[in-house]
Amino acid sequence: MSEIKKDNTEEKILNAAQAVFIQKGMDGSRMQEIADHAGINKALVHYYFRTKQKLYEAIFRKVFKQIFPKIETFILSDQPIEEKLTIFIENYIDVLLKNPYLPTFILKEINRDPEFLASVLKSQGIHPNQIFEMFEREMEDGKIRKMDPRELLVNLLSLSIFPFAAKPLMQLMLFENDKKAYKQFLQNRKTTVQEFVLNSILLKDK
Amino acid sequence: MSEIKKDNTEEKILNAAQAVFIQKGMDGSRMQEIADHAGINKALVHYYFRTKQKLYEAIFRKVFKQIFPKIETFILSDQPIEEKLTIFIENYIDVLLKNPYLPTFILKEINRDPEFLASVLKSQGIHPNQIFEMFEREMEDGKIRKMDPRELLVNLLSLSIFPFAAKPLMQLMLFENDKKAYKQFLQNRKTTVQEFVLNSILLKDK
DNA sequence: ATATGATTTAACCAATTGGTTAAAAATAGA
DNA sequence: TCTATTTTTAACCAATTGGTTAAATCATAT
Repeated sequence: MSEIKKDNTEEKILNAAQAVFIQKGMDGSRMQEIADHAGINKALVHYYFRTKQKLYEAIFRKVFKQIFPKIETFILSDQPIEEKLTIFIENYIDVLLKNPYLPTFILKEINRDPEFLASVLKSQGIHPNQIFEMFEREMEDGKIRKMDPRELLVNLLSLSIFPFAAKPLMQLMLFENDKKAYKQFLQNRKTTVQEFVLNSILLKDK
Repeated sequence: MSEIKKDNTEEKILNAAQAVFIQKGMDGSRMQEIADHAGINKALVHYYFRTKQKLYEAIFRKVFKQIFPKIETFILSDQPIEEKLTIFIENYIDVLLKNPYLPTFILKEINRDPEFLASVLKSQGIHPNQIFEMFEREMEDGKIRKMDPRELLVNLLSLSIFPFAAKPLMQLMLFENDKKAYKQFLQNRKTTVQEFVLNSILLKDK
């Protein structure tokens, strides 16, 4: 039964590596710590993934996928723009509520090695163009205010992601380090961000 | 002239340390690299700052100050809210244009050691309350839409900071890695963010 | 000038760390 | 059961790295 056992340890390593890398980043993580976290010998980690770099890359790809929720469905639907944005924001914030360390990890590591990021983006097939075209259609239909669609996307991402990335700072500055209060705040943003954006871009039909 | 020489090397070390730490973070930086960058012997770095941790803390405090522009002036002025927000956003984006690595560094390190952040915040005397009170006054005067003032501050920070923190990703996804184009994009945001926010929160007087 | 104290350097050290290796243990096939 | 293969481990290694030390250089004051 080599298959089952193999999958099992490989998975244990991946889980442990994700936990450690996400918290401490590539530089701050130790192979020994990953092994300990997986409850195995350090040499086993090398046996399965050869080098720290290779293991890290596997984790980065795995984690990176999670931060791009199924955007396609939200663009291709023929719901009104209000609904689309609602879905986008809620989807995003929900993903981050479940994986609050994702933004920090991604931001940290895209700066550490941007070239590697490029290869991941390429292999992942990210097409923001679809989103831009959708935005532009809505603008031409007079549904939303005219603006650079890239601005709109960046604004949506900023408003959704930043509060997670800056969590320790915001929690401390705005909520006296009350963890629950800040989590509730993030929850609420599913609606407040939506309102904030819609109020800004929606054109009332005359 | 021991004083002059001392100040000189100490400053050289601080500058070198800032450059290195900001790019590579605490874990990714090497004392040797800092010494090389300053053009001195590694032992000198220890002679002036004893440990890496102490040097890092000095840099963190120094850098942290820069990311909090003189907020006081912008709150205490009696200009209309439109002007205040304009000043806030322009001020912020200008600071970041000059120090584009700041956001990444801060976000990285506040997650690495949140307790240290707490001590820095305390010693720095950050009072978001002043800002909140100003926002609340504007709401009660019917100038801007009523909302949780913390939401508004977080939104402003998100929109201003995130595009810098996520620069490699955004530059790659939205501008085919065209550095100048992205810089221009960030420049433009001094006005587009302002419009975006004002459109959202400003109440037209009837 | 030279004694004194501060600054700077080269050489060194101990601990950490990514990675290897050889042998042991587990597994599967005959 | 016996053999071959895969999985796991303990021990080890070389390189890196933060930090120390003792000697050298420099500046200053007497």
